[in-house]
Amino acid sequence: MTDYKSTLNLPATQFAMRANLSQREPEILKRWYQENYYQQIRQAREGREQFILHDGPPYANGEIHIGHAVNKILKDIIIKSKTLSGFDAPYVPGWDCHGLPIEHNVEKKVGKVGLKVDQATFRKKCREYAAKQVEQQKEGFIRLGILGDWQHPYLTMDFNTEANIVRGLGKIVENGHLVKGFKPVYWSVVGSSALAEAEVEYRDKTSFSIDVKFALRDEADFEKRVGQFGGHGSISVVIWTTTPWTLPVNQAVSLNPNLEYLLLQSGEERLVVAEALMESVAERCDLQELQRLASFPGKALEHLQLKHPFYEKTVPVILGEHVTTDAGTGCVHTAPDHGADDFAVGAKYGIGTLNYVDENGVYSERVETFAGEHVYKVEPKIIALLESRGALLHQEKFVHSYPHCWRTKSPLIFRATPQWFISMTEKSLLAKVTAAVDDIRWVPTWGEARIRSMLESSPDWCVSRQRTWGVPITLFVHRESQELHPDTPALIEKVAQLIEKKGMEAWFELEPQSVLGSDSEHYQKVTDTLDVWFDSGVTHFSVLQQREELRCPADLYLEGSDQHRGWFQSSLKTAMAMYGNAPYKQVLTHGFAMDAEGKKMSKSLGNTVAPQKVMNELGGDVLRLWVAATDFSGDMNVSEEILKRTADSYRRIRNTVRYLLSNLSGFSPQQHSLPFDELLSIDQWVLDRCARLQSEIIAHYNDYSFHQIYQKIHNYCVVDLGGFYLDIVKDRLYTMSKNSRGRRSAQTAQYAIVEALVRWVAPILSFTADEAWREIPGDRSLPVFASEWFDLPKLSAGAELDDGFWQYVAKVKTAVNRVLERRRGEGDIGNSLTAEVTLICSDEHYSQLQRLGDELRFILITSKAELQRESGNNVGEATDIPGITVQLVKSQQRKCVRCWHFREDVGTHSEHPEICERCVKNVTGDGERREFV
RNA sequence: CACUUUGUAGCUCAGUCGGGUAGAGCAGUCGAUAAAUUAUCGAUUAGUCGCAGGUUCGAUUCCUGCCAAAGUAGCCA
Repeated sequence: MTDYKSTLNLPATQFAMRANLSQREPEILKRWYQENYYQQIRQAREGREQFILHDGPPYANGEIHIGHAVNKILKDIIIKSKTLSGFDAPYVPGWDCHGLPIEHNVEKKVGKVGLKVDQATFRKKCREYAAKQVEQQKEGFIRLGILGDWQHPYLTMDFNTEANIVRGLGKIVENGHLVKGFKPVYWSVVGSSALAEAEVEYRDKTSFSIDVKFALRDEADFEKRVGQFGGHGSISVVIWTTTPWTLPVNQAVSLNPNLEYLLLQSGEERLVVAEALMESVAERCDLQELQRLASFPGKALEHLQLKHPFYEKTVPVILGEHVTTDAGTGCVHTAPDHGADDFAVGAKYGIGTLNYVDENGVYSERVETFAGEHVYKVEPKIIALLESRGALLHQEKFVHSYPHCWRTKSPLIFRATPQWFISMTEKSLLAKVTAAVDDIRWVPTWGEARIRSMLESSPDWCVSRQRTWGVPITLFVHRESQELHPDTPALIEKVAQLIEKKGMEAWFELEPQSVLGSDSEHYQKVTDTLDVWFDSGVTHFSVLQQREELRCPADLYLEGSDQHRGWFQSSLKTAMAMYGNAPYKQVLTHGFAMDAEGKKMSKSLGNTVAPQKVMNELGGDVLRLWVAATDFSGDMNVSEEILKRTADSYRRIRNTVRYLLSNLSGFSPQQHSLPFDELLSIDQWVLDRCARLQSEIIAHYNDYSFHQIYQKIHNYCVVDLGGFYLDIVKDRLYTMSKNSRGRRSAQTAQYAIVEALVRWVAPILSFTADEAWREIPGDRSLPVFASEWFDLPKLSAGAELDDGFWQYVAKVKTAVNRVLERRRGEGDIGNSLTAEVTLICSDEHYSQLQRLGDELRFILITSKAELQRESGNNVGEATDIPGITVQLVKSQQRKCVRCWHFREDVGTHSEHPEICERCVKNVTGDGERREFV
């Protein structure tokens, strides 16, 4: 018996079936960086149209988590796909390095600034800490397969970035958007510092709840306003407060202009409260037998003079829309020093702040009676004083949620302090920003509504912080007038140049006379630092405009949907303030990673998925595939099961690539490729199908629907290739002689398919694509990532056997498979080659199927397949295609040991008694001929 | 509590701009194969389209309410 197996062309490849990604990927990465892939790509795209995706800087603190991974992988997919589309798409990663969380962590190590360490040392430690965090995160990102300029990332703490942040501020000052103002901000009396919003958490607090009477100064004036009324006793406006300590700072009582108010007789006195709240006030204060004496709108009392409950001073009634009927009395005690609404409404009436409470929460000397008292301890005394003055209507304890310092857990106060603001109104910045939203493409579209609603309620942006680790606000203000130095722009540039050399420490060390000369005695250095959101917000200037390979506006900003409030907004506002243009053309947002039930991940629930763990167990490409496969416009669910399914899909795609490669062993595209016209019909079709799919995939890359790409590629591998084309063509590849037209035709097709497929997959399965790339025959001196989409031939419009025909054939195959399966279940046949089928067809089907000549059996993978026209006495088993029935018999022929088909011609050739005629030709002669399949 | 987004088979996604028994792949199940072999091929089970109402001849698709999850803001005198 001859060993015919050696005459077959069985698949062979170096490309391993088992990915073993967790080990292989780090090796692949080594090559990327040894061979400078990023630089190679830049070179390959030099001079091409740019696509600029600007990296939103992650905060330099902590290990990377799944959210980081999602964000960076999406960016990487976009960068790589744009590159495949021919764009020059550089990726400069960045980090946000200043700010509070770093201060906290450093403080834990070295102690408090001013107590254990001086400011300069503290900042140095912060810088070192941030640098370490950057290195750690960088390593994590690189491991994810993100390609970028990791040797030259941007850090907001780079000296030149710091200098340009300062210059950015200078631009904004120059354009008149920066204003100095007072504003009540969250203030920690324990930390004696302002707090950023992010440092505030809400906790329950028990407060005093008191109702306080403000007596009328002039009853006659009141009567003029509200008309005649009766009753007897003193007349007071009643306010309700939960912060008695703010009463010494009271400067007004606010009423809603449009609410109805009542004058009520209550026992021996008369009280003013809002009509809508009368009952709740009566109940709380246990007021009996109230009588309505008069009714009037709030606006009637504007400027009415009231007596302060315990000071000899007069406070006015003022009007504000912030007064509601949710709670209280409808009359609001107003202390502009200690409430945002109070501050705003006070400003309207020219009522400023008093600054009675110092940074430690202690009343200043100017405060009568309570000077030197701490606001947290003074309340019982105030209440006692009110009581003795007869001004207290009611008191009780009250539990409500209240802002606390996240670190010390102590309750915060609002305290008006001088701060720097980027004004939304001074130079109509908000209007300009809102208008700019129109010209930006928001993906998904609801992002636009989101940013709009954020902008609508956008107050002036407080950019100053009383912090240590932040870019300084490099301004000089006049000691008396508080005005900015007239040469501010020039001074800022001078300072920026110093910062460029020595970092922001240059400002803190600066002796004013060195830049101001003799002016210095009149001017004061501002020591506040900038809100970190300013640092990152201004990167369109400090990074995009500075780096040669980038430009502003960027084509795309891409961050999680929380950044509508954050970076998207801060970038837009600063760019508009600086040069009146938006910093980006498109904004893409993604949802957050959630667990299998769509719940937030938290350590306490134990439902977190650590990217590091996924890397080690399943590999980076599986994580990347999960990101690509998930619709990122909503929440993105991850769990063990989901990742396991993803790994299954990964394997299928990998195996398809591997099989295609294995069929190309010994194939040289230059020498062996056939022109498209000479390919067998099914090979032409599969390429055509591939080309059409490729256009769909490119379109999906362009509109960022990666999950569709995943679905389509996977489906293509499973359905078109595995379940149809590759299964059918296997016979031809294996059994026909090496250099036959039939085999070269299949190889030509499959070669083009891998070329295309590996590129499709490269932005997503980057490691695998890179690994496969070097197994494809041909020149691979450039990385896949530097290549462009593979050019695929298409069937001409009037092609004989078009896509419709082949889809029809696939349907027939499925119908016949069902019959085969049924009969196999009955034990009549084994595999499909043990069967011989006759399709009994209507005229229509007959004329369709006879176009394949006697090659139909290779489609059906049966040993014999014949067509017969329908006639009355000639029917087979029904199929689900009307007009086709099947007669199926188990073949009685001998099995060809070479091709496994059962053929009557096995043994006709005396020298090869075990094989069929076709195989004899393929082994000894010039081979069989195929046209279609 | 408000606003926004999401809710289709165990998983990932289609789809329905009102109409005919709701689609695909994976997973599961059964079978084939041992020439993609910890692969591959075939067949096949599976969904009251979040819940409840309404409009309509007819709704998963339109409207309203509710529930769940997420994001953001606020929780103030």
